[in-house]
Amino acid sequence: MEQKYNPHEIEAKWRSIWPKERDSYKLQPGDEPYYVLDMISYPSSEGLHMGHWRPYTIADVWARYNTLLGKKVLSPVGFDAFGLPAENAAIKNGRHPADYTVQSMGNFTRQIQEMGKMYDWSTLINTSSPEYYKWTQWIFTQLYKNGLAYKKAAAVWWCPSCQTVLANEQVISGECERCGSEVIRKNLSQWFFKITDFADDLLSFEGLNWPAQVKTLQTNWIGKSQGAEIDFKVVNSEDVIRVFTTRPDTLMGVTYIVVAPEHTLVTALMTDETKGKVEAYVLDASKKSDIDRMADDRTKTGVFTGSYVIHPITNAHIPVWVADYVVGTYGTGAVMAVPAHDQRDYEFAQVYDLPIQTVIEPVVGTPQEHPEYRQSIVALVHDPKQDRYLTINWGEMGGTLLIGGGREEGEDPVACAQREIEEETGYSNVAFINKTETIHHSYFAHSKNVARAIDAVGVSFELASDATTATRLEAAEQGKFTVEWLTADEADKRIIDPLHRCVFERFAKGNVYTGYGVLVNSGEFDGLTSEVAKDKIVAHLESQGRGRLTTQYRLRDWLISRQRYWGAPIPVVTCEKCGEQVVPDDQLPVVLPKDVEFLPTGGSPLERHPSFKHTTCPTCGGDAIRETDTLDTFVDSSWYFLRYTDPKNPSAPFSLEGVKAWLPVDFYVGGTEHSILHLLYARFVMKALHRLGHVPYHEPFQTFFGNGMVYLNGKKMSKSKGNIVNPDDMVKRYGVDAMRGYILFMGPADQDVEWQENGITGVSRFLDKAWQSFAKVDSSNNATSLSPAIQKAYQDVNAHLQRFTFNRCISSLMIALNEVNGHVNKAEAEVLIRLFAPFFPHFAEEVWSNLGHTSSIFEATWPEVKIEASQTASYVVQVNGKLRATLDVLATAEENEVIALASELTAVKSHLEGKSIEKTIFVAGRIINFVVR
RNA sequence: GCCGAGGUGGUGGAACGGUAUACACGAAGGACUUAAAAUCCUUUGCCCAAAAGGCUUGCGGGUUCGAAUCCCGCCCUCGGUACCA
Repeated sequence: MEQKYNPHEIEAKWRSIWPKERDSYKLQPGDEPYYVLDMISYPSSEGLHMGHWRPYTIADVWARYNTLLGKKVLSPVGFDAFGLPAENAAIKNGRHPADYTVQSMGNFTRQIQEMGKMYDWSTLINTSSPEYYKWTQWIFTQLYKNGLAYKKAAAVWWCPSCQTVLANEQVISGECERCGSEVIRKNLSQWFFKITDFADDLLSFEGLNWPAQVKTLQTNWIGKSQGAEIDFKVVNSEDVIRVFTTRPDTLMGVTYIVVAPEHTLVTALMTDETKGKVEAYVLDASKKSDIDRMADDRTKTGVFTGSYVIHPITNAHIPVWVADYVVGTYGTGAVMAVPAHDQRDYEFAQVYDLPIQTVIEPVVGTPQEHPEYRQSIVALVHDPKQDRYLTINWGEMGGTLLIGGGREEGEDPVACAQREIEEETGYSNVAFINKTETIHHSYFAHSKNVARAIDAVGVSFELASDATTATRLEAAEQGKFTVEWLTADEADKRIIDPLHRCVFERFAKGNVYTGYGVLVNSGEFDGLTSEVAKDKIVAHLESQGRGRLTTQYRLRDWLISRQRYWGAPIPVVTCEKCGEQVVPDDQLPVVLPKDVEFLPTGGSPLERHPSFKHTTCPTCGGDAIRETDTLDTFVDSSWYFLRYTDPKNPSAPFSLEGVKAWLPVDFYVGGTEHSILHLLYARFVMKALHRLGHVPYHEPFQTFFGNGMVYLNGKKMSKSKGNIVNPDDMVKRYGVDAMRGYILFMGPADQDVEWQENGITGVSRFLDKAWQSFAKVDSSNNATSLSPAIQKAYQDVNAHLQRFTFNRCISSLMIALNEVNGHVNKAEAEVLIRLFAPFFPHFAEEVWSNLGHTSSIFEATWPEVKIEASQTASYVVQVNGKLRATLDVLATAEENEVIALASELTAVKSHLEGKSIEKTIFVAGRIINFVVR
């Protein structure tokens, strides 16, 4: 059967044999369900590109691997055919979106099937079909009925090219996520989903195996910040200006108040004298685009309103200014300005010559110079290895610290840390601030004090699953470090507090001091540390009803309405008598009519379709008007993974049993560019459905694998840049398996890679050589022993699969093939080819068949190989850490024997002569290091 | 500015604190061939004629018997974010 490897023939053959539809979402008793998913894509006529191939290949490898492990794998497929991208492409091609997407889906289907993906086409869904969007609309009505969908007038982003509003998440650096046009602000009445209701829930990634980077991105996007609201009563008026601040400890340093130009009180605040100037300023600000406001030149501008407010503690009169450095949409749209301790306020004060009042003084110096502030140091950590003492300053870290793991069951971690620290240090006034439930990775990273302390002692943090934590805990358990608490006197003698060094640096750079410290010029609060002062000042205000603790988020509600045609109609009807109401379930779907003048003109196209717009009221039967906006396509894709578990169900969006069995998705693959779009929306919808009792879980994706992008000439591949590599051409030349192999071999799957055309020849040659080796297998040879090379390949491929280092899987297979040098016995071939199978499915299937098997290799099981211990051990021999020789000995050799042999090696001996051996490092089976002098 | 990821040969990239440069591409030389392609063999981090030896993971320090890896201080590249109080 010696013949040349002909990938095209083999691949076409197996694709015609493999079943396309398998109903794999239907579970049988005893099945172990495993859900592998890649992100639903919108079908474009341009076809598949590298952006599809990479995640698709990764997901397919994982699906096939898990199939071989004996799991029942669901690997579904569908198209997100609704939405702007599809509609824009249709318009460009002069077609109706419905026809255009049907054609594109046909092309896509053919191309995907040519990839040899293990998709189950019986799951096929199309978000633009009434059978699907009926349930997208149903989800809207469910959220509406529970107060999670609402319409309101707001300043929203508008894309002048796409002629529609956009969600905040869809504006990338001031440009439309789809077309790249500069967006502008408009005041419009729009529909929103109340994602802010879930802000805190979305901050927790507990139990999820997600890349830290994506978690950080989402955490920053949500932007939680804790502080206080403080009310400033306007002089000679009943009006109150409410400000938000994270620094209530600086209240005594407030020298003016700033409101945003959009603030509702601006008109009331201006006086006859200032009216002209203020109105001109506000008008000017409204004309300024956000792009201008984002420009580099940030010279602060503003104008005095003519009004004053009363300071809630001193009763002093404080001037109120309008300035556009305060944004109207965050917090309360007003700030208390503390120019002494805030960079922006300082700059503004400089421009308009406003008073600057210092109220915080940093603690400069060492603790022994300032014993009175010792309360702000919460932990002293001793690292015996380096004999150094570290402090942890709670104010810097904002999180939960578990000291030594002595937490009793159910005990609050903060309380525990406080108790332990107080017990251990004898410090009585330990100050805690920012008591958040968990430490997020970002907090952890920018607190150098804490990071240092953890490294030194392995203090356990309550972090979401994070590899570095495990390593550190391990170190602590192995007793590499101990925690030693000093008395204050002992510590004072030896400690240098890193925080204080940091303070010096800030001053050296000439910045405004924005850190924590001790209050001065603050009357009754003088001498308190920032941490303590915050609590006391807020408590004081609260007792008078002038302030309270509060939390702000950067996250805004999700704007879901679009003034475009190609989307699910928002299922709302407004009747003069009965008011606004959602369409009842039995009248869903609200069908999107086809005969619509859909070219974007700024208004909703459905508005111009009288028989759609004018309808009857579901309640009273009278005349009523339909909502003519359509839903953002991200709504369609925020629940599709649920539909796959029961894709044809006509009476429900999904079945509870299906969701219970399959969700959360075990392995989800896609580009990290969706970190704060799709991935955040999908989590929100899942949490909302969970709150309403429709699903038993609140997270959709257990493991998310974010694949990197493929670049060409240093830039993301895109048609407009003209730097596209067409996968089809590669497949035509080298075959699908070579293409898959190369996609994986290029580099780590989670990192961006630069496309190198030549690289694929290496994989192609490898397959060719492998083919020759398998073809030579002597099937009459009954030997069962497996060569060390095959054993190693088995070990390595397994290890690399666990770590998702697919590039190393391929190189391990290459190494094995080089090692066996064209000769494998039948037993070895049967193991090796199954290791090939997830990566090179067609190739493996053909070889498997040639080896005499009548059923598919994917009905076989992943091999189990017993690893035999090696007979010999190979030592590296060093002198003073420099490599001098290698030494092969029997694995059973004793330590002193090996050392004796090593010291006699000529290459070693010459470096030992005339010197005395101070120490000999011996690591069994690995290394010998002679330390000489 | 802030947050995150990264910096290793000519290139893509390997390396639980333990032989740095695996695997592959490319290049050079050779074999086969009338010739080319394909294939096979050899060489391929730098210095030195070779050997011996020395140097080398962005830069500078440190810890360690031993550092690409850990710590401290910098520089550069790429992503995210942006007057968020």
